[in-house]
Amino acid sequence: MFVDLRDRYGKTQVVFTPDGGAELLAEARQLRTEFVIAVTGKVAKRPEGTINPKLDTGEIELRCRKLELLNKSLVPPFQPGTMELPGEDLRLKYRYLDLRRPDMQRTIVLRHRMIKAMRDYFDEHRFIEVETPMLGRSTPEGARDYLVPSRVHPGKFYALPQSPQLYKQILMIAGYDRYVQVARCFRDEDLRADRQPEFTQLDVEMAFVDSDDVIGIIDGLVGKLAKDILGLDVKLPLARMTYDEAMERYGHDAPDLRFGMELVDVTELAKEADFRVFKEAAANGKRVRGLNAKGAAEKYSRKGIDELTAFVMQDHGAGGLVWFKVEPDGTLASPTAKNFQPDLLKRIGEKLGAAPGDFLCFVADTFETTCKALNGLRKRLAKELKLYEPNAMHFSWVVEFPMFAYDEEEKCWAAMHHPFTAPRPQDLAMLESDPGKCRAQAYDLVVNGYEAGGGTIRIHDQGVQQQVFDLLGLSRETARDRFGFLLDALQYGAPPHGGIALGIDRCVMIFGGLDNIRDCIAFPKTQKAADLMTEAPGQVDARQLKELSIKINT
RNA sequence: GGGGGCGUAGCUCAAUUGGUUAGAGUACCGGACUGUCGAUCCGGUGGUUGCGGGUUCGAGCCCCGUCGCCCUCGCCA
Repeated sequence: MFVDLRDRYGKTQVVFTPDGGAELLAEARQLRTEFVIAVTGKVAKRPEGTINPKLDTGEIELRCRKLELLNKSLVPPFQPGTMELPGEDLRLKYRYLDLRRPDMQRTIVLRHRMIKAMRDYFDEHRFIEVETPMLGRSTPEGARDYLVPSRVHPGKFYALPQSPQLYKQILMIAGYDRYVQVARCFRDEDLRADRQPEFTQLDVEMAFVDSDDVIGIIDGLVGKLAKDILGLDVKLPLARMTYDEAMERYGHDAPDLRFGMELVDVTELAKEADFRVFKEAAANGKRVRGLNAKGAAEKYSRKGIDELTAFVMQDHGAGGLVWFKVEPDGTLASPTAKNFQPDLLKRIGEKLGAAPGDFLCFVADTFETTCKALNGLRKRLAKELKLYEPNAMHFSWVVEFPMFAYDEEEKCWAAMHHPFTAPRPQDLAMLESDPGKCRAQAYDLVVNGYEAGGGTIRIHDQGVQQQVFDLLGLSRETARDRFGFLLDALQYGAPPHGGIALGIDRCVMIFGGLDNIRDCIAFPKTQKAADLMTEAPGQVDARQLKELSIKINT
């Protein structure tokens, strides 16, 4: 009789033979799946012809002399070794069973190794890890806070940190010139496949540095992680691209550079078009942009193109999708083609490098909408057309983000990053004259189309800080009320400083080749921020609420 | 808050236009076999078709509501 004995390190076959005694064999027959046992015996080479080359331990077996049942198990709702992965809700409810699966074990170990490598790297570079509070003060900017009621201050609340941003700046002012923390952060916003309400950042801050210093340190980290974890040699320094260039060439501030298929602007040509959609867009200050899916013409039927059209319209707000298939003779063909002068079509095709068999897509709309729609289209087409290797990795930087984005609803400027972000020195003058053109000392690390991290150089000058607050419509009183402690601290000898935060969960997800952040977190939450195992959030006693001076309205 | 997908045995799934007693694989239980390792063979247990209404002679299937999970837009400085 045979038993597969599994632990964290693998599986070994245990053999019970009749010559071990009838009693032992009878005991072994009582064993069931997931029982916990201790076995004493001799490890031996398997007899001729019973070696299983498919298993790491396929050449040996443990001949049992003594069996101890340490604990029984209920019949599990799914087997950790199952081929058919159960539904995710079931996996989350029985997370302890799910975590026994080799895939999950690999990811959890990968996560450990990555965090260990990060800590080692920063330790080697003289960074020190400092813990910052979880119970802090709510700052209404940015994401929604998770609030914690105070018992001793009725009606007042702590907020869980969205990030340790302010604390790490204070640490710079306090003279700890190289800080790092593996920090838990909380944001009460709607979730996505790559977002959790509570997540982990590698938080970094340095004093006496500029953008290049911070980027340089992270370059080194990326090189180490790629080498140690994936065995990859990444060429350093990592390539950099400005925000404007990223938006122009890819329509997104975190472009996936594992493949090309760049966006091409044809607004100038569109001005000449008889086709009204193009002509009017170009005339009204909008943009006409497109992309060329090389050789994809035959892969998209009329129905497939209808789906793409619905995709850019419904999901990304485009007015429509104009497309052409390039015929063997090089002409652009589609139902809309008849609205164009043939000569113009030819020039449009040339601009996109069209060759027979190519599939061209265009969107005419505002710059923002063409970005959204074509970025969405680019990613979707790349996936469907398999334009990149599944295990390809691409790291790069996007730099020089705008300082501000105009909020149309609120009719005011909003900080693109956070209100402590320093403008580029050469843009200082534009803070007053043309805030929209002002560029920040900001940098995002982009990996395979994900924003893996982002950071900035901070404002350490009281006057500049005030200018930014003014621009954001933050009154002196409000600013004082919210970040008075930081403003005070900045006046006690604050060094120039800046830093970055990397999303550890996302990094593990990308390095692990996963498409979902929950799979690299031991105990993740669902899209509605619930924990299916503990059933959090849950109700609390009336007594607890009373102590907190809280009444529930429902 | 909006759009989409899914929900049927413990698990993974099937069930023709709405039509007989809702099936299969697997798991589980019992037996046979005993060098097996995704064992095999024989037999068996197992269903509030997520929940609540409605339409119909008749609903797993259609309609309304609701709950849950996933993807996505908004949102996430």
